[in-house]
Amino acid sequence: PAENAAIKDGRHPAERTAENIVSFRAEMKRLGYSFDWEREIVTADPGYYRWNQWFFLKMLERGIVYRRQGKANWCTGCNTVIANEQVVDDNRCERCGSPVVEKVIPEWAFRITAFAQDLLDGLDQLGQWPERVTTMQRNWIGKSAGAEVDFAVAGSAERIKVFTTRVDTIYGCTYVVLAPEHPLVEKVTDAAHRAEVKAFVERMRRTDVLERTGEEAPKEGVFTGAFAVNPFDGEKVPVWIANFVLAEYGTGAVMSVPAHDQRDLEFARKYRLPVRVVIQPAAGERLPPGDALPRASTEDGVTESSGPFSGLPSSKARDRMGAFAKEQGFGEATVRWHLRDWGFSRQRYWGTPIPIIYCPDHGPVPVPEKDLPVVLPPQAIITGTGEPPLAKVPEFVNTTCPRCGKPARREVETMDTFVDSSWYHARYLSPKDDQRPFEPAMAKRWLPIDVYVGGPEHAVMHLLYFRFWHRVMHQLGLTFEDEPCTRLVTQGIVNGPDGKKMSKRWGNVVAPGPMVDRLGADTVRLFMLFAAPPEKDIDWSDEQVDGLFRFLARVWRLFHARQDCFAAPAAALPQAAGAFLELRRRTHRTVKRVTEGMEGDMKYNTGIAALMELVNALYALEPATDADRAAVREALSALATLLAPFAPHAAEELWHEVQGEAARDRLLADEPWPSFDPALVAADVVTIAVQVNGKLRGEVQAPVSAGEAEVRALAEAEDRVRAHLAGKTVRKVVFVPKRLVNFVVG
RNA sequence: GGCCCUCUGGCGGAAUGGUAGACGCGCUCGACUCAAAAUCGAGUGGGGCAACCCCCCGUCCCGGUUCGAGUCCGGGGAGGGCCACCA
Repeated sequence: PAENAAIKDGRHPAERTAENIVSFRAEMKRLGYSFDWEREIVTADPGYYRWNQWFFLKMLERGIVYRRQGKANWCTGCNTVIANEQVVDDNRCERCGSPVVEKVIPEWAFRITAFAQDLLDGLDQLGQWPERVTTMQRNWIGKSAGAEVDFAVAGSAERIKVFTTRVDTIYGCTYVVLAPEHPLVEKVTDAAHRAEVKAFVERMRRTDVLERTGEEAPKEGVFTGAFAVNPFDGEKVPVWIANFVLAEYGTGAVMSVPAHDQRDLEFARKYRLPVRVVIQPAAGERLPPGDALPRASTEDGVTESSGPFSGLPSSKARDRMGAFAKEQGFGEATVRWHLRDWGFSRQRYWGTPIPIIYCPDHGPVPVPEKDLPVVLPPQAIITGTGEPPLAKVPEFVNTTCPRCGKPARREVETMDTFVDSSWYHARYLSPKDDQRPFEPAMAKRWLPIDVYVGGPEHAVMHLLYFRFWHRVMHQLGLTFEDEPCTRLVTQGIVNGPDGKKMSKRWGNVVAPGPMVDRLGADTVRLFMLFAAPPEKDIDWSDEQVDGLFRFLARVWRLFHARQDCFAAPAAALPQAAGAFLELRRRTHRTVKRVTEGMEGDMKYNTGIAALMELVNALYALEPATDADRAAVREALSALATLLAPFAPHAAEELWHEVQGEAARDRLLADEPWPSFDPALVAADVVTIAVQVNGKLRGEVQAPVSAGEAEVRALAEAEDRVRAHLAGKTVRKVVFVPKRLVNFVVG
């Protein structure tokens, strides 16, 4: 984004980034966020990104970083790689409107797939992550167990290797389909079909992948003239090419079983290919014959017409057939992953330079560790077209080979920003360390992260990279566990006044600044926390905000109206009676509610509601005796402290009011969070409801005096009910402490 | 198409399986004021009733478990998210 903005308004990204940092920092400080600013880090700073480079070198040594041929969106007008988001309708460039094509370019990649099983297994430990996030990760990693089977091409030495998760249906295979890009396409096509196949492949090559494989795209294909031999029964089936088969998944070749796969069925109907049922439901009605099948039956069931494997449950058939294929040497059970390696080089300026030097004699040579950081040169010309910006900075590009000293060129591509965010959590441990990324001793003490709060949009990409990187750091001996964080909280999305997600992209961001000017930081904080629980999406609206301002004003007036209570003797506290004993109970319950809301589920909204209730209760009371005033003082004092996390500025002042001189410093230093007395928190009455034959017939209450076990009062009340019911048969009693006891009387 | 989430007053939202709608917004009425703002007080799910006593109905719909369901289970609907011709 910084680079795109730079292209748009001609300013250097460094300048804008620095400005943004200043304004964000100021805004956060104004809102009173209690960050440890000593540990602030800037990922655009060489002091930080040199460690990106260091990690790159370490991973290169271990084979985790490698060079590969990758695919990218290439704008034919700008002559550069552009992002998916910049490709607009009709496959054109957002900026210049020229057609965008797919181009194969060399790129650097992290071998994250080597960690696939590990990343999958690790999810089981993450009991305190939202389940939907772990599910998304699981799906993204996408392990699918299946089998590879070789189909010989009739009259040729070639073999088509197909991947299937349903080898149990192989006797229902009536044709084989190759992806248009499959290397065997040319070899197997016979002379009679050559022209047609070539035209089809050409057309597919020109069509955008999304369009070709999109939901509405009709299934289409051509026959190659070739036949493949099903190794299980020796049947010859035609070989087709079709748009819906993806070269990058599996083996790029599919055995089609139209009776048991919907795509295959649609294709078979269109091209009049046979449909053969080989799996019958384990229970219920038998399937009609293939020609009459209304839709593909994709459930597991029992095999039939499957040679020696007939009559087996699907799962058993898969096991036996996989084993048989292996034994006979024409296949085996395999595992496929949806997860791809992470291509991380970008043809961009504003990123971490990749520490590689290209030598005419030695090829790509890593920059020696002692020469780090490779500093991003400030004098770049960023146009968003043509070569990567760094290629146009000769002072940067021209260097010498670290191995032979001959003239050589630096890598001009930079790293994905996801690299920066993959390990920043660890950098906070020792943000100024210039000997290593961070101190392992600190990692031992602080990691893993206790609570990580972030947006749900990070559920797959960032959080997967983050988990991957943490494992790498573990391998490097820098950290001591695989998982970077124990508990994850995904906060809700804030929608702007127009209903769209609030973001810079839509220009609908409501800056807190003006609201803070008008109503103060405390009101704004309370407003945001009171709106909804943190994980819930909210539609921004100013309507509630006045209520929170009013609440603070109400608290303020309350403290001034009750100044006479500030000096009340604490010794009088236990004598509180009547309404003021009630007040004490309410105070202690409030402490409990707010405390538990803070510690547990981050239920700040109900915590604030509890404080409002306490304030409302205080307004209704007029203290007359010392005991009364002591109870009020206790409430005010708790109120001031409990308010601190929500409205720190107000809390500071209020605490000073109640506790006198120097209290402010104490609050800021180590004034303990108020504790509550369980006896006062307990119910003051217990209620027993008497229900006779399903009808509520009345209820009995028993008072609980302070300190008395609730259960005892409950038991007394129960006795009274039993006495009342004497002579009747009690059929069933459900005893529920705390709430109600219902009797069913027959 | 797959996976997942959500559904409670006019609105944001409360409710360890136990009096649904806490708290706040909005609205109505009243007090204060020449008047307004601010503030304070009362009311505010729907229906019945002379009655703010009381009665009935109410947490998207249908069914189940339970003495008791907004909450648990099964099925359906609507809205949203992520992935998507993954073989």
